[in-house]
Amino acid sequence: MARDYNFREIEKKWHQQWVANKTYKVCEDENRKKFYVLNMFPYPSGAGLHVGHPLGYIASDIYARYKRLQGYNVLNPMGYDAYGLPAEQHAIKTGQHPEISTFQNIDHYREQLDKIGFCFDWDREVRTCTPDYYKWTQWAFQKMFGSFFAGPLPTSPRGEEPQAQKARPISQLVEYFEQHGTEGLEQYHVAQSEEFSFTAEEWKSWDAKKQSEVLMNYRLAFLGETMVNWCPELGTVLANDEVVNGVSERGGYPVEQKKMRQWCLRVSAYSQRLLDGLDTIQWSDSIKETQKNWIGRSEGTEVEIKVDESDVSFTIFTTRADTMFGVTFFVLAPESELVAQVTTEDKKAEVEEYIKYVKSRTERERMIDHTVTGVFSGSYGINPITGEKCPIYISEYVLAGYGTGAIMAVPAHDSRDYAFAKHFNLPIIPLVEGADVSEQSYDAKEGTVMNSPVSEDKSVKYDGEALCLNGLSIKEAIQETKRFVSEHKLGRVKVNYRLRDAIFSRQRYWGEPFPVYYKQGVPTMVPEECLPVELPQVEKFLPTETGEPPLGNAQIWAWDEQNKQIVDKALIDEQTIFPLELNTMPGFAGSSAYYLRYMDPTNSEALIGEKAAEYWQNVDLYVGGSEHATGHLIYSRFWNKFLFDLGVSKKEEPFQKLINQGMIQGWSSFVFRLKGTQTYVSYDLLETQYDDAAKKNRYYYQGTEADPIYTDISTVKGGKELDVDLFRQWMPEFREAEVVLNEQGQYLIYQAIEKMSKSKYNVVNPDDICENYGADTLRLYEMFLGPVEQSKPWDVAGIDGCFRFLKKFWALYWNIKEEQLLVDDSEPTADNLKSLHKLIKKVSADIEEFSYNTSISAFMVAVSELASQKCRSRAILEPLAVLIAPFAPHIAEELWEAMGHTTSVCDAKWPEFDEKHLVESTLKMPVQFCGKVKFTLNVPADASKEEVEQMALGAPESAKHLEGKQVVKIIVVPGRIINIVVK
RNA sequence: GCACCUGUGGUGGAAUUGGUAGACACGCCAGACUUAGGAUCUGGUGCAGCGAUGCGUGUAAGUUCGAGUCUUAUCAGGUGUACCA
Repeated sequence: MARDYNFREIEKKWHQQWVANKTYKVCEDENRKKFYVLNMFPYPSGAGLHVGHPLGYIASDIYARYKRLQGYNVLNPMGYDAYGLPAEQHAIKTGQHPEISTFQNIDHYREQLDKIGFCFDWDREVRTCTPDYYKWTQWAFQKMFGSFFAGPLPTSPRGEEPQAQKARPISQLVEYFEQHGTEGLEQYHVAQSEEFSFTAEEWKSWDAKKQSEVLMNYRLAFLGETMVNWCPELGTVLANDEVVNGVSERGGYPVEQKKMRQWCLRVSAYSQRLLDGLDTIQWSDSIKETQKNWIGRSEGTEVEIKVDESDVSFTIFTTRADTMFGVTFFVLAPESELVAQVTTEDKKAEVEEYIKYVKSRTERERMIDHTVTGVFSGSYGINPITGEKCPIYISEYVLAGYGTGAIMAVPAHDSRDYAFAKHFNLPIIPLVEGADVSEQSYDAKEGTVMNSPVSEDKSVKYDGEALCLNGLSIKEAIQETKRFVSEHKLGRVKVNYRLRDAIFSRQRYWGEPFPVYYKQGVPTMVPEECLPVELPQVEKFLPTETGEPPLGNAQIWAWDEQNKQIVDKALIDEQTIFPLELNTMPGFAGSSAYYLRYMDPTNSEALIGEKAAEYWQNVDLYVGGSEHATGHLIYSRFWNKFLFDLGVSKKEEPFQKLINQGMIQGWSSFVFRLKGTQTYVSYDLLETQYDDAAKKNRYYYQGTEADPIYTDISTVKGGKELDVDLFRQWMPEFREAEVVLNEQGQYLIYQAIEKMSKSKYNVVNPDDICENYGADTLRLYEMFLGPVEQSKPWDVAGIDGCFRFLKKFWALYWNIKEEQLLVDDSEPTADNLKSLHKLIKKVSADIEEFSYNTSISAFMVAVSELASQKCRSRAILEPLAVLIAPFAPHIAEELWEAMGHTTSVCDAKWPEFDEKHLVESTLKMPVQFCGKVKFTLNVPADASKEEVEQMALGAPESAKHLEGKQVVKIIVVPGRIINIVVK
């Protein structure tokens, strides 16, 4: 066999060996410490894997292999997030069942992944769309349905800490209701949609349906009438994180607000724990910050406001309790139920008109257009602090979803209130000394309070005490007001969170069905032992003609309560056979606990067995994109905390350390077509104008506008020029394309760096690289490109460097011409050992810090050093092969075997670093006087710091620098530098 | 608007965390071997200058014997989020 670096043969051979020997199979092993490495599992899209996907996989694969070499028992699984919209839309278009296209895509992904040489234990693969997997998604949902969130109730088991806010079986709450109704419930901080008040007698008098409705108010998975993001184009609701800039994340369709009855998860109950947990995990600051913002904790005060000449009162929420004396009006959100109650007869028409106007505006319009709108309700609210009557307005700038949907307006110190007051000519009372509010409000929380009250009679006395804040700082004033308000029962201190409950229903086919049926209208869980409720077959994947979700098309979709099975819905009798839920679960349902399932993927008795859960605990290293910061990474943490409360998950946080790999962007290429023609003009011939209104460039050729059109990256040659023939062949619509070339006879394209996406035709897949250079080169190159966490455009320039390095690496072991292994048993020289140990030190440290690009540089240096030393010693070359194994596993295995080993290099031992090999007998140290290098001194390696100082001062070269000067101090940086500071 | 991150050669990026800025790679230049090279090998390559030398980490100040690194201001780019009271 020719002893060239034949990566094709080597990689094929080792792929087969790994499969045959089950090299990457992992089992629990009490004798070894565990390490759990996880990648965010991919959605198997039709476009296949692109070069961006493997970036994170390679990074974690290197880490996993490194940990294994260090003796850890490493779990490194992979699976597929298989439910998703693209498969469903493909099904709608073609009529093909989404499972077919999904499984085809999965096969394609697997093929591509296998080429890159990952150490995944494929026996643990999960797919979210298989019944044995989604059984546990449904199970978790049922557990959430059966739980509420609170501190320990009198009906809870004893021995818990009073501050333990956690999920509890709903039976505890039912028992409480039976004994006390809602009396005294508030002290246990029960998470709820709205505050209810009833007695034990009332509770007991209600029928099952009424009780069920009441319990919905507390369940962690509940049916709620909520404002949802409805996307008419997709025919489904979307979660907040699936809506970007007022349009759907997928497809970019408009989204409107609509009130619907939907399954929801009470994520908000966990707000504080989600916030606190951030301090216990090693995630990047930016992701933590993003999550903090998303949770949006704000401490404030709720104050009860009575409406004048009416029994109605409402509650406002403010973080600026110190500004109570500056209130000049109140504002309600247009969606608020209070609007109808406070509107007076004479204003009714106007208010209705305004509400109609607000409803006509989309979320998007409201976001872009901040012009002041609003209407007076006709009523006045009484400020409990000043006793003054202030008009109540209705305006869209107050959001129904945050706080109480009602605010007190302090125009002097809030810019939105200020704009409103100016527009409606309402008074503005400044409350901070020196604040000028003639032009704009003073929003800062700094300064000394005044005008609070203006005069003594402007402050209402409660139990003989009137509030006075004058002279206090704003912070003190907030505290003082909080005290006053709560002591005199005018309101209470309240913490608000921006985090919303997650809407959990989707009007789609391709998702987990809910294990729920409606027994005389009461949502009822399918018994646990009957799970999973499998996704039914349907003829059509679109909503039904009556507007039901796609599952409305399923014929065999009713629950027979007696026989515990799914039956034809024609049999529904509302006595024993009931309709099943037609919605399905959203994408994040299946991805929220998949990391737990990997621990014990075939367990049919439980989500995870106790033993596996105890052994693997949680994910030590999680690698994935930062785009999931407010989606998956919040839902997963919520889901895991819930399972932790149940005792299923053993750690409160699912992902101990998180690395966000950067995005690999693609070079999108554009050609320019003149409007209404088939003529395409070279980019350099165009005139560019910036269109302010549309916020984009417009292009003109001899007065005619030209539209930029994506062209496939494969039609571009040399990075800038269009291959016109390829372009014409690429798509039928371009076959007749006429081109206008520049003077050099070229057609230049315009390039932009964008996210890699099939629709942008800028996708580069890793297959070609694997084919031309091999997987090891691809792995090295993707890591060499730069820091893992940084986004960067894909660029193949430079890949040759990595390929050359592997060839050199190979040539270190093999004499290519004579087909002879060069490794022998000779003693390593000091230089050999130094090169090796320098490398061990560098690579070990770099892997821990995910600084793979610099470790590859270190390899390049070490290999060229060893090559010039003509090193052949087994004592050097064996550990060297182990060192490269995490990065380039195929070549490492091949060399390892060639050196006579019969076991995989994966089971070798990571070489140990020994400092002594780095120390030279004499060190060359530059001597500086106040910074500048003056000369170099040879110093014995074992000299003490004092000896070095003496030598430096005593050297003949020092004399002229020291003449007439005083030595201030001497800085010796061991092995590097001597710095003598003189005056 | 607010928050966070990033600014270093022609390019991707290093810099032992305050100690010789530009490792390593790409690219480029020169040379060697070649019929040839988009193969391989050797040497060079921050900028200005023939040179000694000078200047250099977005910009401007500051701390320090010493700053790419710390502080403040400012500019530019990116990401997230937004009538959140």
